[in-house]
Amino acid sequence: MADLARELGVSMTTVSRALSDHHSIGPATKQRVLKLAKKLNYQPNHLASALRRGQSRLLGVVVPYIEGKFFPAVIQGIEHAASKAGFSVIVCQSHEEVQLERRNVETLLHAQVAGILVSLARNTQEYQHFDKVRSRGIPLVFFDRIPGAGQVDAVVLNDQAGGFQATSHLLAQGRRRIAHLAGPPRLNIYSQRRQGYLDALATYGIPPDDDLIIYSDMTVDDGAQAMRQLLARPAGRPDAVFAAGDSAILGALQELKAQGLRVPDDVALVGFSNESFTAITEPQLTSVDQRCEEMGQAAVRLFLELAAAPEAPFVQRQVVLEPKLFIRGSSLLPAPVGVG
Amino acid sequence: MADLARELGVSMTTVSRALSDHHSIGPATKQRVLKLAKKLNYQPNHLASALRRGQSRLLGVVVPYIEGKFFPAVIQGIEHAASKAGFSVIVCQSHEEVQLERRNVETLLHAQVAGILVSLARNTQEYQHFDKVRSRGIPLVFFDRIPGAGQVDAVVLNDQAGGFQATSHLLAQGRRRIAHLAGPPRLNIYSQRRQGYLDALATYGIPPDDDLIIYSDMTVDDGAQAMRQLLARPAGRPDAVFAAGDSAILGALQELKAQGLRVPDDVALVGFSNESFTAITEPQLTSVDQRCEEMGQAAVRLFLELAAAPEAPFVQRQVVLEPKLFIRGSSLLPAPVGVG
DNA sequence: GCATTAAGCACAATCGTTTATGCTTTGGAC
DNA sequence: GTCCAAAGCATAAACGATTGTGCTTAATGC
Repeated sequence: MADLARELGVSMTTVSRALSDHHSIGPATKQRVLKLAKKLNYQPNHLASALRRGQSRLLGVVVPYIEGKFFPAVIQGIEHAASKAGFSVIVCQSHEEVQLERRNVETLLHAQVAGILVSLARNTQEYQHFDKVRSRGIPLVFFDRIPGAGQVDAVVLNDQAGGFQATSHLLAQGRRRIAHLAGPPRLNIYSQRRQGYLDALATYGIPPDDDLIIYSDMTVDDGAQAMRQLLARPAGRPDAVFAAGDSAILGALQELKAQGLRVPDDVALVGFSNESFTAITEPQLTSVDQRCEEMGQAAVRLFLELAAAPEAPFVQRQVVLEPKLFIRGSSLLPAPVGVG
Repeated sequence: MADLARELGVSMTTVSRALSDHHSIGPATKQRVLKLAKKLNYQPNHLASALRRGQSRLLGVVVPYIEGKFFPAVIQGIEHAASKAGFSVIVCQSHEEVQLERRNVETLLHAQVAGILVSLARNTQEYQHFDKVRSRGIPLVFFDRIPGAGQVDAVVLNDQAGGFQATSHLLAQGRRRIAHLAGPPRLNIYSQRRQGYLDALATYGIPPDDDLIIYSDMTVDDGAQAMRQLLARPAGRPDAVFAAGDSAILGALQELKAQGLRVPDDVALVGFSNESFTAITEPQLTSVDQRCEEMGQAAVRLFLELAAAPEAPFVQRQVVLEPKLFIRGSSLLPAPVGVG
């Protein structure tokens, strides 16, 4: 910048202001500065600028993990929206550990990020590590997995609606004894999905049966094991299963096949997340899609709103996206006539 | 830091030096400083430090995409190794577009990263955008997909060995007419895998047949289409297929099933990447594992070496990891007696 | 007792920006 | 002609750390 100033015979003040389009600089001067800046291939030092203004153009993101389809797709949406707004994105994984989540938040604060986007780790139960973020006036947006208590800005899927759609679909297919593989109810997403399941049953006047709800961490193995339990129920096996995650429903499918049962003839299946592997199992798995990219974009939008009004009094803002059921073979009525 | 200095009645110099364990500070003073720093919960401003030293603790990573298993796992390894060394990681996606790749590199340079780790986009053919990185003295490490020309530091898989193992395995199973679904040969990984395939054939004295090698972008659809072409070959269908990617081999599998052919009885299949879905297809897919996490860690180690000797004359360093074949149902000899 | 040396620390410049403040100039209103 | 406002720009102080240089003090050698 000093070079620019010397070359043009003006002060660095003028150069800086010209580049940031300040009102007190004449249009003629601005033009000259911009032109020379281009010519000399001037690269602003974002560090210095961030230091001086106490604010960088970095956006921090904390997710539990980046395997599977959901989080990469959300990050994708975040990156897209962020880069449009001139922000770069730092991604950190908590590996479902609150300790790592805490460290990640620290790291991001040290990197002087302009904002933090978080999806909680499974075992996060207290939220003090986010107080520091707030107290520094840094915008904080939660997405998908949000704190159970307290007022926060967040983007979530309407998980209840997702569970409701999934279960209603099974009911509409004539299934009546529908089991549910639920995730840790501490996480909003899982309790909501379960709620949707219960609501759908209620709509059909079917009383919920606690024996048909099995809680787990929703891995493939968990799903298989849960299915084993369900098949062993003395009251008889369910005629359908709705799992709050696709991995679990995959496990269930594998277990059913292992036991020689047919899907969907004997047991219909519906999962959650619309993972890409749902299209390659046999039969393909019906699943609830989560609007991943929109979620990422919405989170960034929310962040930008918060960043635009730094001193505004806190008003809780929540964006709710609507899920969409993708119906595939695992839940469709079996053909009326002779199926192998 | 000023607070610390005032409180202790020493200068900021002393505080700074005590914190960075400088030799000219007495052990007693160091202790006092460290203790108070902890007590006051002092958080160093990395920006300021980066500005002053012209070097940050950020590591930039550019990958083509983050779906699937490979890149997330590599990033995982990078994060792990980087955080151990006190670095944070910024991840950018090029979406297989050289333009975006260029922009990502610019972004990272603006963020004043300490180093850049790159896996090339599919259509990157010229490498000028990396010259700027070098000329600024910023360590640059390529991994997996590396430039075809020029001297670079890189971590790669021994893709040739992977192709060789895969093809040798098929040959050992008695297959003789082995097709290959190849990726864009411009990318080192794909040309190497093909080379391994050819080398294995040569070992068995089998002349390569150009009709059995089909080039594509290796999507599921590409794989299915390639399989269709292969099945229509007048010279007769192949008895095995080795694809340079798992998506393509999945497409091939689906096409074979659609045409009523049995795997592995009629056609044996081997893929590349050991994607997680290889375990859920029927039959499960044999595939070459790429040591993803090790690759990430190795890339970081290489970066650290380069960063440690900033002014050292350039010596090309290449780390080569050995792949490992995971054998599953899609390539195993059919049981000698009656299989449905 | 004096010179020499090393240890321990402070001063002040520096990294590349931003920005509060204030100065000069110009044009217009009266 | 005087006064005022606005436009256009410069001066210099930040932001929060690092670091070359030099000062003081005490220990050592002779």
